[in-house]
Amino acid sequence: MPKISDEKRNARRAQILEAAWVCFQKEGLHATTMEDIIRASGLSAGAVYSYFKSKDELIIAAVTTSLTQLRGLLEPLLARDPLPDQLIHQVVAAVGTFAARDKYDLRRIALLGWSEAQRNERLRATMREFYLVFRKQIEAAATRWKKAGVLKAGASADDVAKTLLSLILGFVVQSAIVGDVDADDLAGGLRQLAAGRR
Amino acid sequence: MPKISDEKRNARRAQILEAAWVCFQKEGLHATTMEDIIRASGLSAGAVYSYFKSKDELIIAAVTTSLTQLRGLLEPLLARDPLPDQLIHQVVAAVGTFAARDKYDLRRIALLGWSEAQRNERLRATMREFYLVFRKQIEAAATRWKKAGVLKAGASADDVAKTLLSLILGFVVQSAIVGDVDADDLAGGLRQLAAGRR
Amino acid sequence: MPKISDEKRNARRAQILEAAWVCFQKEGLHATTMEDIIRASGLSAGAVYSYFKSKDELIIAAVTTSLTQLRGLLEPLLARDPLPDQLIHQVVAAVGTFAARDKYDLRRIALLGWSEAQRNERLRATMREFYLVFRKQIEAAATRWKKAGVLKAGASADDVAKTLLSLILGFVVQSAIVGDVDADDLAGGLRQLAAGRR
Amino acid sequence: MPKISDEKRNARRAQILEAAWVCFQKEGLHATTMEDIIRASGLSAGAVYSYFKSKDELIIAAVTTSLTQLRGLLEPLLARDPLPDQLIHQVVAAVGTFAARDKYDLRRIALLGWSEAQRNERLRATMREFYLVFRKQIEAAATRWKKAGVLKAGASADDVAKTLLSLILGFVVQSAIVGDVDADDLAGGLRQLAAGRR
DNA sequence: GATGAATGAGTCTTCATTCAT
DNA sequence: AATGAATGAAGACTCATTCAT
Repeated sequence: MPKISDEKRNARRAQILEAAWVCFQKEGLHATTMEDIIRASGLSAGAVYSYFKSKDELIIAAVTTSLTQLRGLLEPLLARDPLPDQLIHQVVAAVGTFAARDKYDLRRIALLGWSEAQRNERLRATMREFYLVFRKQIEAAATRWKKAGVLKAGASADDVAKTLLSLILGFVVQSAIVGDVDADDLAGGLRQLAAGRR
Repeated sequence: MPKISDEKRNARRAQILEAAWVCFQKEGLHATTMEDIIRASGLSAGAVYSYFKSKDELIIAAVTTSLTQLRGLLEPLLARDPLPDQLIHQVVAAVGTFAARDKYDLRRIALLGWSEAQRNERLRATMREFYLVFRKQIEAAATRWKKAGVLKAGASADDVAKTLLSLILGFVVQSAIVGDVDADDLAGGLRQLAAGRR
Repeated sequence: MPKISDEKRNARRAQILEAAWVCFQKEGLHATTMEDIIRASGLSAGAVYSYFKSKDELIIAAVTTSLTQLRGLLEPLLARDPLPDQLIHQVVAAVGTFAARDKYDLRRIALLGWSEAQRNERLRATMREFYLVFRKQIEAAATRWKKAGVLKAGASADDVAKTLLSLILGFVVQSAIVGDVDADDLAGGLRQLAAGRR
Repeated sequence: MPKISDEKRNARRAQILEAAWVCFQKEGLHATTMEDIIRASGLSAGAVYSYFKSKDELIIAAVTTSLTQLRGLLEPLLARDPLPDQLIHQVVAAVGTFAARDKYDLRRIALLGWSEAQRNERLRATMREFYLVFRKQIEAAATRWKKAGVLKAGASADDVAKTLLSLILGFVVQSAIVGDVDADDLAGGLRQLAAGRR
C-alpha cells in the first residue's frame, strides 16, 4: 500500500483512541487488554502498534485527548463572563452532558486518569498543567468579579479559584460514585451558602 | 497445631492490610502484585491467602478499612456543630493531616478507590453507602444552620450538603493532582464567595 | 511446598540447563524458544523462570557451564606435561569425545557461544577470560618445553601458546563444519611440519 | 514500467547485501530484523523482497558472497607458492586486513556463519564445499613442499593441510574472542615449533 | 496451621511477509 | 515496478492462586 494521507492517518488514530476509551471505561485502564482494544478498533495488533508504540503511550494519548476535548468545552463558558454560581452551573452541566453519551463519559475518564496519574509521572505533569491553566482562568474571572463588585475588594482571587475548582472536581467524583447530583443542585447550594448571613 | 487467638488473627489481618496499602499507594491497585504485598507483610503466600481469599477481597477490605478510618476522623468534627466554612476547614485539614504521613495518604487511597469502584460493583456499593451517609450528616448540619439562621429558611439542606461534599471531594483531587491547596484556601474562598453582595 | 533443599535446587537448575542445551544444539540459541526449553525440561514456565530470570540469563548460564566443564576436561591434560603434539592430540581427542555424545557436543556449543559473544558483552568477557587463562597455561607448558630443550631457548612461549590455541580452536570449527578431522590428523600434521628441514 | 537493466539489478542486490552485512555484524543474524536491513538499504520492503524472497535467502546470499570474496583474497596467495609459515602469515594478514574495515569484518561474519550453519543445511553444505576446496589447495601446496624437500617425503599432505587450515580458522576465533593475536605471532609460533629438536 | 515452589493461562509486543494501490 | 501499511502468528515473560510437604 502506498503512503497514506495525513487525514487518513489521523482518522485511524482517532479510531483507535475511541476504541481504547470504550474499553477503558468498561474495564478500567489496567484491566483492559491490548487485545480488547485491538478487537474494538477493528484493526490488527500490528496496525495498532504502528500508531501507538505501547499500551502506556495509548493511555497517555487517550487521557490527553480527553483533556483537550474538555478544554474545548470549558473555554467558551469562561469567555461568557458568568457569575460564580452561573459558572458552576454551566461547567457542571457541560460535563454532565458529555457524561450522558454512553461511549464517552468524561467523569469516568477523569477518575481513571487521576488514579493513573499517581504512578505515571508524565501523565501527572500533563494533568497538573491542564488544571493549573484552568484554575488560572477561573482566577481571572474572580478578578473580574472583584472589579464588578461581585466579590469584596479584598477577596483572594486565588482562593476563590481553588474553591470553585474543588467544587467542579468534586462534582465529578460525587456524580460518578454517589450519583444524584446535578448542575442545579450545586449552583443552588452555592447560592444558598452565599445568601446566608454571616 | 493449636488455634490462633482472635486477637492474633486481627493483628495479622491489620498487618497484611497495612502492607497492602503501602504497596497500593506506591504502585496503584493493579500494578501491585500479590507477591509485593506478601513480601511487604513479612508473611508467606499461604498465610496471606488464609486471611484474604483473593486479591480482590484484599482490595475491598483495604478500601473499606480506609473508609472506616475516615469515618472515625470525620464524625467528631460534625458533632462539634461547626459553621459551613469551619466544617470545610476542619475536614480538609483532617484529610490533609492524614496525607502528611508517608505510609498512609488518604487522598491517594481515595483516588485509587474511586477508579476501582468503576468496575467493581461491590466496592462501588460500599463507597456509595459511605458517602451517602456522610452527605446525610452534612445535611443534618445544614438543617441546624437553617434553624440557627446561618442559612435562609427556604434553603435546601440537601443542595447545601451536596455542595459541601463536592468541595471536600474536590479538595482531595485538587490537592493530589495539582497541589498547592490547603484548608485555609478553601475555607477562605468559601467565605469570600459568601461575603460578596449578590 | 516447604523450602526445597539446596541439593534439589541445584538438580533442578542442572535439569533446566541440560534441557536448554539439547534445544540450543538442535535449533541454535535464538531459534530455540523458551517454550521449547520449558517443554524439554518437563517443568512449567513459571518454574523455569524462577531459576533463570530471562532467556539471556539462561544462555549465559548454559555457555558458562559448558566452559566450566571444558576446563575440567583440559586441566588434567596440561598437568601431565605433554609434548606439543601430544598436547594437541589429547586436547583434540578430549573435545572429540565430548562431541560424540548426542546430547552434548562441545563443538556445537562453542560455535553458538562464539557467535552470541559478538553481541553479548557479558558473555564475551566470560569467554575471553576463559580462553586467556587456558592460553596462559599453554604458555607455561611452552616455558617448560624451552627448559627441557624441546623448544629453542630463544623461542617465544607466548607465540607458541597462541599458535597451539589456534590449532585447537580451529579444530573445533573444522570438525563441525567440514568434518573428517581427528586428533591423529592434527598431531601428525604438526609433527610433520616440525620434522621438515628448514 | 520499463524493465530494469541487469546492471542496475546487480547493483541493487549488492546494495542490499551490503546493508544486510552491516546489520548482521552489529546485531547478529537473528537479532537483525528485515526492517533493519530495509532501512539500512534505503529501499522499500517490497523492493528488498523482490530481490531476496526471504530472510533466509538473504542470509545465505550474504554468507555465500563473503565466502566468494574470501576466495578472491586467498587464491592469489596460494598461487605464489609460499612456505608453510609464509602461507599462514599471508592468509592471516589478509583476513586481518579485511577485519580492520569497520563495515566488513570477515572474522565476525565467519563466526555468525558457522553458528548458523549448524541449523541450516543449505548453508552448511555451501560452507563445507568452500573449506574443502581451500583445504585441497593447501594440500596441493603441501605436495609441492614435499617435492621441494620442505617436508619429508613420507609426510601426509592431507594431514598438513588439515593442520594449517585449523591454524587459520583458529586464528579467526582467537582474534575475535580473545584478541591480541596477529600474523607474526602465528607464523613465528609455527616456526618455533618446527625449529625445536625432536 | 504454615510454607513457598510450582502452575499455566494470559499479557504485551515483535516482525517476516504480503498485497492493495 | 515500487511502495509501505497492514497482518497475525508467535515469542518472552508475569502473576494470582494452589497444594504437597
